[in-house]
Amino acid sequence: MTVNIKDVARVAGVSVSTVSRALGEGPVSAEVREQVQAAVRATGYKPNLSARRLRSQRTQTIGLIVADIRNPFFTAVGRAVEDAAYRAGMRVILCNTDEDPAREALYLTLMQEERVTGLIFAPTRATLDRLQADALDFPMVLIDRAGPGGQFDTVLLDNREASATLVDHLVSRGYTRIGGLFGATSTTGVERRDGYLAAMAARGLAGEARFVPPSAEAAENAAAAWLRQPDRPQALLVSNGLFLTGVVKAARTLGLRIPQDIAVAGFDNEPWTELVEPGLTVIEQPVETIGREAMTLLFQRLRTPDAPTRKVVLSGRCVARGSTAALPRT
Amino acid sequence: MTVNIKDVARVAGVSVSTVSRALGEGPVSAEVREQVQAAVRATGYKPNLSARRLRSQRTQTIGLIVADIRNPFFTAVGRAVEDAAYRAGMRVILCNTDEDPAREALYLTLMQEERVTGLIFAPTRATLDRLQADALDFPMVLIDRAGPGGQFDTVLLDNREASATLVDHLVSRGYTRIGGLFGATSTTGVERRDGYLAAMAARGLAGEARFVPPSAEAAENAAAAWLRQPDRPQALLVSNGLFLTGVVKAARTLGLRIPQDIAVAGFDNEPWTELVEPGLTVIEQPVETIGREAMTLLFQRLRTPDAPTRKVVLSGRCVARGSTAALPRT
DNA sequence: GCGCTTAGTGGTAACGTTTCCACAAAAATT
DNA sequence: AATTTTTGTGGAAACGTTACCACTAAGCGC
Repeated sequence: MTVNIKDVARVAGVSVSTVSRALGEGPVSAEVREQVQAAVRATGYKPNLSARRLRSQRTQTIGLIVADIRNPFFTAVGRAVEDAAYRAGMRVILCNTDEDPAREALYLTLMQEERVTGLIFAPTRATLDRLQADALDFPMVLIDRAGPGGQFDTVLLDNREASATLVDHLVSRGYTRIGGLFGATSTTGVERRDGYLAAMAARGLAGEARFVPPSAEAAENAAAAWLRQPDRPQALLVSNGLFLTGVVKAARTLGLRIPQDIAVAGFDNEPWTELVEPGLTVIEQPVETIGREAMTLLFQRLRTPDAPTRKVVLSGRCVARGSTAALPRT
Repeated sequence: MTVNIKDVARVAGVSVSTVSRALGEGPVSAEVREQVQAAVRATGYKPNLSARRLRSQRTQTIGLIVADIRNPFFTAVGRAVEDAAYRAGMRVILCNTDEDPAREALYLTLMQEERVTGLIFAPTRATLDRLQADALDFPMVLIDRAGPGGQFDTVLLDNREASATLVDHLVSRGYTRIGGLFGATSTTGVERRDGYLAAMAARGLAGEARFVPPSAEAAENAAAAWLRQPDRPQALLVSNGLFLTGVVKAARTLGLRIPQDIAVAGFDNEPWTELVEPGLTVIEQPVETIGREAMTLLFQRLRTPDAPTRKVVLSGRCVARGSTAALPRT
């Protein structure tokens, strides 16, 4: 029923191989190429990508597995990845794991069945440990989260540096009792915690880090509990944009003013962080660059499979706003 | 190199057809089924989806074409669609058009080439007009935007009602000079404009609607220009969540207080709309429902291709906040 | 004018599945 | 006991492409 390459060949008066060549690469006379194009238009032929993929063994598909596309960081990175992919004539299959290792495993086998050309993956720590075991038969680039050794191509933020920048910023504004709220399931959370603790220690300050499950609600609850304590910190360092909404909400609910009662510094420069008074101090991640760079690494890996593994570490930009205004001198 | 169904058959000591049946439906003795499963485990066999799709003529793939996944409305709807799809054993191909009809056309042919099982699409007005012409050979469900007649299955918000609700709300709070800012490229913008104008007229008030290109920046510029006018409106009705950031930013830049100098009411109940003082009054769209319902319509259409077209119109919920606080009586 | 490359074309065998058909054996029905 | 139905299995033909090979005709260097 649906028209195939054979029909086009018949209409154009040439062989199927010639049609195939005319549509793709290969030596075809200008005359025949036009006949074929005319036949394609006349018949309304649309190549069947499943057949093409099966025969050519090239799926032109890249997988993208992230925690949750609703996390603004992944939204932006995902969009950048998709743009780069479509520009290169590739499709993207997007999967949301909600940081659930079982779903990560599920989607990994899906990627195998799809025979993806490559994979861009933001794994949980649990999966990261298990990743070396089951050898994938396509290249993989990790984003946002890094394995221990340089096993895989990776592109991520310099998380320790970024945390340290925030700590330094807070300390320079007079804050000393600074708490930190981090995502429990990612290496990112751990790295940001480490950077935070190291920077605090370097200043001779004691830090307190708390880990929470990766949702705004969990962050809100954790922040509310923390801020209700009589010896609550003066400032909170918040590990991502999702958490930020929860923390600000908790502060509002408790009637705490920012920054007078509680200062806030976090990650991810979402548009709204500028709009919520008095503006939130954040580390801006180069999200487009991360997505684009991940695709670049992937393409390079495909071209030179045996090249040494590369880790692209990008610096965040600190955007200082009112949420970390200087403490009044005592 | 990569193991195929033939290898599994050899290892299991049965024919390929038996393996195929054992893996899918079909009568297979329990004994043989186990042998096959053992062989699958032993060989590490992963079915090749391209081959399966080609042979079975079922791609189990649904297309999702939206303006921009970074628009929080589409982010949420997209996530709901993906969840429903994966639950049903289907994959999703996501495309961002940036409201560009050329890219819409491009992606539509891509969907044809992919032989998608069905399509969920938020088209621009331009494409909507052209849509009936080129018959697609798969069912399509429109989201967020509706065609003129009931040509296609559709799920969207009751936009006129929602706009009217906001107008009523504003009027009841004492506002009379209310402007409206709408997206230029979608029927959604038009419908919300119509609802706004109708509600204004019903109250004996003159409305002024302005259309802007679909980006936060464009909204910011338009709002800034409008609010700089000496006879600026008392309140602004803002057509979507992307625009809201722009409008609030413009107000801040101009030093206008919300709601004293300019009241704001909009669409999309994003977490941050609660946090930006004094809280933004918005229409909350049932985003998960929209995504899920779109998939439901699609599946029903697949089951009964000739059933009459259906249009699911959902009501928004008005969340009143400080940005539309009552005007002091004069 | 002779070999030699090259451009252009057609025939056909894959790619890895599913599905149809045939058939035997077992089970159910008469 | 004879027939019919069901269950389980294998063989082989698709699905719609691309890629390999063979071949002709034309161009080129000498």
